[in-house]
Amino acid sequence: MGEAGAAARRGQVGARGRIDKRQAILDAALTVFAREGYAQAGMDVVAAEAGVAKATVYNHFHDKENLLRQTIAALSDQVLAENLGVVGRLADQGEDLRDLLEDVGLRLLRCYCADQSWALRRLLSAEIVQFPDLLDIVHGRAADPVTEALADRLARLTVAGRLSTRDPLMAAEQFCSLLTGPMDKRARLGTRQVPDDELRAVARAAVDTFLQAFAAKPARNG
Amino acid sequence: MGEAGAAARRGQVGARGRIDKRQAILDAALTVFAREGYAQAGMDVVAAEAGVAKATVYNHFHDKENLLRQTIAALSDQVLAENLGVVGRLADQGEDLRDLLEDVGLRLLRCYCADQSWALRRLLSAEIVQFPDLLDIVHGRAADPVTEALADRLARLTVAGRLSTRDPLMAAEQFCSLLTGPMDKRARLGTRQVPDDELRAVARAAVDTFLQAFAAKPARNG
DNA sequence: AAACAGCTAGACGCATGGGTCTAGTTTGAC
DNA sequence: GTCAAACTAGACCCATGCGTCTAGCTGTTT
Repeated sequence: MGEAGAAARRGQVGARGRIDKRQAILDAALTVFAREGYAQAGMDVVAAEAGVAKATVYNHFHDKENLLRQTIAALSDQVLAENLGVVGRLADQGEDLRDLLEDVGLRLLRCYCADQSWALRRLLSAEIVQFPDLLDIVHGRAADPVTEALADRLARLTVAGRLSTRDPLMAAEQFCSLLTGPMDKRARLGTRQVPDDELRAVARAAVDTFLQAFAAKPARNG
Repeated sequence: MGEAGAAARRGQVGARGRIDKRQAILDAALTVFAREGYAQAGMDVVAAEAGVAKATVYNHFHDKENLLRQTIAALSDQVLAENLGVVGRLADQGEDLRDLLEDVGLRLLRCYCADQSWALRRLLSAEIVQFPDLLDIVHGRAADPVTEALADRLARLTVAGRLSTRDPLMAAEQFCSLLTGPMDKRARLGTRQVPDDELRAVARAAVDTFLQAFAAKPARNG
């Protein structure tokens, strides 16, 4: 056998590893879709990348469109788990609020800038017109729950007197926007690897602005 | 002749209108690329949409890839002109600053939510990996000049004592982020038409947060 | 041992679509 | 009127790629 796919090389041995053909195919599909785009990607290439015969791909996923959906769904679940883990850190009540927010912001940015995250967003943008339901998959499984969870934490911090948000959901959206918006140009839509200190600078600036707007204030006449 | 393309119908008469075959093709290409995606779009379809023979398309644009580049470049120029016009309104020094910013924000959002803008961003995301130079075309011609122009206006407003920005470029990026970030979900990547009062609400919230962070302050100890 | 389910390699049919070419028509310039 | 350039309709070549199928291999179960 001349060559095995990169996913197979990274993952289980492939020949001996009995089970995870399915997962190997999902990983390979993401890699190939991200590299060549969904339309340009060939099922042959996906199979080769997974170290698997083409028929096996069609056994697990009826057709190409279904493979796309499953790939995006699996990736959304993974992204959701990572983001929820980060947002959960806001439950720590002891730390200094600014430091805490900067830490959470930095971690969120690292998730946002992960190759997989960029691949997911690019795939979604590219195929949203052809397959509008992809957006429901991604937002329902990943984006919306994260924003809601963040809004929950901001509301708790407001009740605790450490923040001042009238509309926690809007505040959560703006916090995310301040983080991710400035990243889009710097990351060149995911084609440039942003160094960590640049991430830190963006997170710091975002938290600065956010706290100026939403830090707890004793009173205010408006 | 059974049917003429939608672009020809919208634009010049097509048969009698001598010149703008080229522009008709560019318009048609954008329409078709936006509707079906670059890879799925057929040159036959573009030609038909433009009300033009396929050979004519190849006369004006050597091949499909070149057509994509020209389409994106032309669209970027158009988007740039619209955005610069909006940002230019910040030169009015008389008006109330909050009203002025909200007005500019609203107009920027209208540009951001135009079908063409969404089509441009989706095309860019989809093909950025295949054609990395597309990003230079768009950012160089549209995105970067707009941010710079906005930063210029914010700097002038700071010098005039109406704002307090230490880093006008970062402030400009954050202003745009506060506007566009919350729109992405609401517009469902351009597949949903956002009503005008929703745009107004987002602009209002963005300006609220922005002014809390960057309104002119007499002094500050930190 | 025997039946079975999943996998492999590779050939194959068939549709799609980029790009070319031909032959005939229209348009504008001189 | 005449000529060149651009345009049209449509056939055409050829590469790509989805999805199927066959034939044979491997590991598991009973």
